[in-house]
Amino acid sequence: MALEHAILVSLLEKPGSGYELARRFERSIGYFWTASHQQIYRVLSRMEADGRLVVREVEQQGRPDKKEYSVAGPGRATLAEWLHKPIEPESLRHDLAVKIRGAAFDDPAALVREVERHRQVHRDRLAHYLAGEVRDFTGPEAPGPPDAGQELQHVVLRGGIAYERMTIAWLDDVLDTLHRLAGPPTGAGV
Amino acid sequence: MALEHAILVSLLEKPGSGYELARRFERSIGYFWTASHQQIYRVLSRMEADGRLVVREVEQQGRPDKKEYSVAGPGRATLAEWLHKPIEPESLRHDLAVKIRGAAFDDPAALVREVERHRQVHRDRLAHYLAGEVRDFTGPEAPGPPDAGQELQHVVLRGGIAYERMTIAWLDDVLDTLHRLAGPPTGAGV
DNA sequence: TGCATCATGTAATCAGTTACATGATTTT
DNA sequence: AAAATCATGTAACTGATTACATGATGCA
Repeated sequence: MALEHAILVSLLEKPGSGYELARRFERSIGYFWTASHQQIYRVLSRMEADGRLVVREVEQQGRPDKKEYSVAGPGRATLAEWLHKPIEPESLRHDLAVKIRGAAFDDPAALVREVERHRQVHRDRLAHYLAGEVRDFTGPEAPGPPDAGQELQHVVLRGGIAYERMTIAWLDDVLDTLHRLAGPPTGAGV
Repeated sequence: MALEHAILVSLLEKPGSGYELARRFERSIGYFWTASHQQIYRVLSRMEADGRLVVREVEQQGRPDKKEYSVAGPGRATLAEWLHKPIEPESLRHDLAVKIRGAAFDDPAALVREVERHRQVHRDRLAHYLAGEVRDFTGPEAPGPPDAGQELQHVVLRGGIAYERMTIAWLDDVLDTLHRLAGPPTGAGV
């Protein structure tokens, strides 16, 4: 279960509550791993019961108290073990590609809107990642001499940027193809 | 549940047995959706009980009989409904990225082997996709005038190719980063 | 007064993986 | 004789999603 490992990495980078983790899974670490708050709370309880996390009640002013989790020894051991064990290269689960192939049995032109919507989402994500890159790594405000953690976070972010760029270019290709299919309804005969 | 939809698309492209579907999910449609045979048999039974698929017993020589499934009216309706409904742009689940960030709390150099292994898998997949592209779409042996189905299958395959190329380039970037972190242990001072 | 944000959870369901199980035919 | 391929399934478990549920604070 990689959610456990993602939580361990995130809590090692910075301790936090379930709520804060859910926020991080919407940005930062969420670029390459997603989880809902329900899932996060369940896993946090289990790992705390296990002794892999420790919890500290933090009182706050003007806000409800929170439970701040951090990684305990056995948690670090879980992570180290996983890091040293090979994992399967992931296979894609790409709904939109299924839809595109399915469009052959429906109206391909009807997919144009949907593909455009997806392209816009990826454009937005790209802009968001690029802004984050400048803020955290390449801009003048970025924290000075990068350590290993910084370098590794940066290379993962570059992966997200490359992924979004590739996806946008591919969706352009898909749109061209859909337009070609809808465009010239008459044959190419002389 | 997109597995249902992927099965419908695949059976519309060509009727087949659970076993044959499992084979297809290892190639072709499996480039962007994976499923185990256990899962496939379960979903096929359900959809047949539902009336969304029809099954035909086919006797074979020299091989066990098989059940050939094809899409019935209600199955087509399920697919059409899904095609017209917007879906969420998918978010990544990228274990290797979690590992890379986790390496900050372990030995980054220990990840080099793992990343190289993943890169090799992606190189192999790319070669496989490119061979398929020539065989089915761009080569002299490719079926002549492409119809809509062909064009759509091709654009999806181009997406797979773009994904693999992007991933290989990114893994090169990751390896550079890991080497830089391990390579010069002494500071950059004058 | 109502809405957004912060904060935490339970219950039910659905999807996916792993392990187990069988048996025929074909190739080495 | 053994291994690979063809062919189909069940059972148990784990992971993920969806729906439901509560309650405080701060702002407009």
